[in-house]
Amino acid sequence: MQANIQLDDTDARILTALSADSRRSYADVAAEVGLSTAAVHERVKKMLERGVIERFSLRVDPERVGLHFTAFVAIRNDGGAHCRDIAPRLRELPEVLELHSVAGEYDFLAKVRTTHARGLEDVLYQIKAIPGVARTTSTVVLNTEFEERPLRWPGSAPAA
Amino acid sequence: MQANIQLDDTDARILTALSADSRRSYADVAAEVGLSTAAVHERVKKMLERGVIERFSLRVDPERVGLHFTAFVAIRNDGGAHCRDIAPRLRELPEVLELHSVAGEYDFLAKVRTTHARGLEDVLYQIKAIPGVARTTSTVVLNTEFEERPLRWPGSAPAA
DNA sequence: TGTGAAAACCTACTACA
DNA sequence: TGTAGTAGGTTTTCACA
Repeated sequence: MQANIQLDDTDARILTALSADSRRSYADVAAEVGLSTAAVHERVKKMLERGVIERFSLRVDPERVGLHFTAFVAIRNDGGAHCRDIAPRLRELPEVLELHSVAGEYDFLAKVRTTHARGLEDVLYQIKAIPGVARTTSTVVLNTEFEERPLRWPGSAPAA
Repeated sequence: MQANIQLDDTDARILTALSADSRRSYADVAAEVGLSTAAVHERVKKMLERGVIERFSLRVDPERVGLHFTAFVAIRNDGGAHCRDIAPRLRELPEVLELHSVAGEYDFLAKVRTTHARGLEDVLYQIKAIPGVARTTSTVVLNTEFEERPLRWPGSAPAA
C-alpha cells in the first residue's frame, strides 16, 4: 500500500536491467547506470528490504514443461459463512497459478494451467468441492500472446 | 509445443531452487541437489538453450511502485479484416501486462495495471481506438490473493 | 549515498572418466 | 553427463568522502 516515494530513476534503471536478466553481474549493471558496483549492490539490498523487489526469479516456458492448457476460471461463492476460507483452499491447488478477488458477477478469478483440457476437469471438480463455492465459469485460452512483462510505472524507463 | 521429454527430477529441483532465488550461486544449488557446480551450470545452460528457462527475472511488488489498480479487460473484435492486428497494438500499451486470445463470448482477455482507477479509463479509450475492437468489458480486481507462482507440472517437486 | 580497495567466493572453462 | 581443478571475474564488506 506504499507508493514509489523512494524510487528514483537510477533504481528504475537497475530494476529494468535486472528484470531482463537477473543474473547479470552488479558490475555490469553498474557500468550501464553509471555507478560503482558497491552502490548498485547497496540499492538492490535496500529494494529487497523495502519489498520493492519481492524475489529474484526465473521464467519457465509452460509449454516446454508440458503445461499445454490454460484457462481462466471465474468462481462465485454462495454468500455463506465459508466465503473467507475459499482463497486459502484455492491456494492449495498447484494448478491455480494466480487468484484475484474481483468485483462483479463473480467473486474470484483464477488462472489455471494443466497439461491438457482433461486436466481442467479435475481441477474444476476440486474447486467445486470447496465449501462455499456456488458455481464456476471457465474461459479457455487459445493462445497466450504475452505474459509476465517487466512492470512499467510512471517514472520508469521503457526497456531498452 | 515440446513436452518435458528431457526434464528429469534433478532439472526440476534446480528450477525450483532458482525460481525462489535466481541469484543463488550454482555452488549452493549444487550442494542442495547433490551435484558438482559444473554439472548444475551445464544443466542450466541446456535449459536456457532449449528454452525451458526463458530468462532470469525478478518480481517487483506492483503496489510498491505505485500500481494500485488491476483489472481484467475482455475484448471483442468486430470480425472484420483488422482482427489479426489487434494483438500487436495491445502489446504497445505498457499497462497491458498480459494478453490471451480466448474462446467464448470475447476474443481476448487482457490483464491491465495502472496507478489508480482513473488510469483504466485512459487505457480503455486507447483499446477502443484500435481498429477492429468492437467492445470491452472490464472486471475490477479488489485484491490479488497470489500471482506468479513458481510453475508446477507432473514430475516436478513441490517447493520446500 | 556514494567511492575504491581487498579478501572471500563464484563462474565458466578445460581435461578427462 | 558427470567430476575435479583453476584462472579470472564477482560479491561483499570495509574505511572514508
